Amino acid sequence: MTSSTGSLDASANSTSASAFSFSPTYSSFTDLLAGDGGGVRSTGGDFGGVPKFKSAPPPSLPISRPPVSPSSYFSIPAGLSPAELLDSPVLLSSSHILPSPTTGTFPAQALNSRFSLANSQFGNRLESRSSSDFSFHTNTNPQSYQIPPYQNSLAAISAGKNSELSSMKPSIKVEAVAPTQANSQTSNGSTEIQPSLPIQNQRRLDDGYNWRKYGQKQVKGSENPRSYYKCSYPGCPMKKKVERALDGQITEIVYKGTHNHPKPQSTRRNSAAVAQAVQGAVPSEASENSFGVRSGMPIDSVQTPDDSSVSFGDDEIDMSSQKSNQGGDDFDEDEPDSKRWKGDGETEGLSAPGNRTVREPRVVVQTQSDIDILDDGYRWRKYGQKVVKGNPNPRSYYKCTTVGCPVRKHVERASHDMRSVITTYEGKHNHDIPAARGSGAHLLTRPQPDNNGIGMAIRPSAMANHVNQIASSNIFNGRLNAAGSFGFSGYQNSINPINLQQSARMGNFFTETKEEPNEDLSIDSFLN
DNA sequence: CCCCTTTGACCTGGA
DNA sequence: TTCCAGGTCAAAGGG
Repeated sequence: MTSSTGSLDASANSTSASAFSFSPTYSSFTDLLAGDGGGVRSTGGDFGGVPKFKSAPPPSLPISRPPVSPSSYFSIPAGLSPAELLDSPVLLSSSHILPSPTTGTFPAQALNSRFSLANSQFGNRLESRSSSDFSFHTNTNPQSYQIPPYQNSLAAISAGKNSELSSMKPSIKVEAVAPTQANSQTSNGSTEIQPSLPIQNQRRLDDGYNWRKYGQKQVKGSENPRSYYKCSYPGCPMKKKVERALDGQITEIVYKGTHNHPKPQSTRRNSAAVAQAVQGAVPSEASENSFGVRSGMPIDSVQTPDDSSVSFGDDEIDMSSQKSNQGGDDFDEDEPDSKRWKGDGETEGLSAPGNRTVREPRVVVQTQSDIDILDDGYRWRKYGQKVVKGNPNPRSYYKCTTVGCPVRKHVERASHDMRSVITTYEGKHNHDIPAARGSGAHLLTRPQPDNNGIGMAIRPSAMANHVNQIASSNIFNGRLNAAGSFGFSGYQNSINPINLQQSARMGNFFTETKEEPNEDLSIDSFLN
């Protein structure tokens, strides 16, 4: 898949890759964004445009609000597709970056113990561990930065039929090209990514997999045509939908299903192959993470789910159909009823046709270690529980206890990895985090609303409907949505743009997978 | 010849 | 039951 969840084939290589490096020129994301390059542009990859994925900028980054201009986007260099970038462990770990509400720190493990943000810019509270080897290295090549091999618990998640997480690319390498447009400083001094170049070549969504287009439709509520692709591998049920703006920008990619085969060798003229050739990267085959991405911004590509899908299957998403479920718990009538991709029973959040579903879950599966996302600072009331198909573990359902707040979330353990927890958020908190309950995270200074999420960490719950904006702050941002609507609070420590990217386009839902939460809120507390 | 895209028609499911 | 939008099929055509 080329796209969205695309893989980092290009750069990627192997799991052995070890370092995520930015060019010397870019000592930080900020620098990167503000640097000469003004952004990473794809010069020739299939995804010249910006991924729909949006991610939050590192907390300390001055980057402030996402460019409102639809034309604003960041492109990925030739040979490297956004999808690939998204495949990168770094990207996948986005959610991982969320500081533990209970500890207020970022467990290094969240990054799969591979990251260590050497650069202080990212690291407000990120605690690097001995195992962490993720770092932003100055690279002799000013135009490239690599993301080291990364593997995390997603594999466990993806293992399940429904888990649909795809593999992660061990490493990615991104080459930045000179920006066509200079970044600008916002009134608050933050860097704003200016529009660079439109995607040059999006004909193929190269994520390492081969796709066959089998249809295209003009969907109602959107002027962008939607293309339907199937994985060309014999017997592979994986599909994806891609919406492109008139200018060629990919505005949305939705994956359905799971690859039942390893990523094919780069046999074609795809960006990944090119990148590999150029960079000497070795194609990685097995991916262990994948996530579906939906973002409001155009993307060149998104991480492709390797052996996993971006979205959850019906079993995982469709709550309405199982009101009489094994769990026997009752659900509200307005319980999230995700739209599904009709067909083979796999589900995923779909774009609202505009005049339809208001609550369309946009799910992203992420793997996360150590980060406690369950105790996110908000207070929740359990209102239901049930066992969904494909996962013997019960899914709890919670509502934010704040009066009038529509946010809900459900939590469940990954079917094949009890240490992994999938949390899905729906809606946006319309209030601030309740008084601290004693956890460090709750005591974090919250960014002012007008910070637009810049420099602040993202709260999963707050991400709903705002994920896009957040994501847009990230270096991989494509077009940015209107700034300012971030509902995030706290989590200033969140630094991983990747998280945001993963959550991009999640709309009302933000799902993340993480490993067993620590401390005060154990997963059990949610599931029981 | 193979592979992929295009595109109109048909199918399916929800309202 | 009907309407409609989304999804899929499959023939045609191009590279």
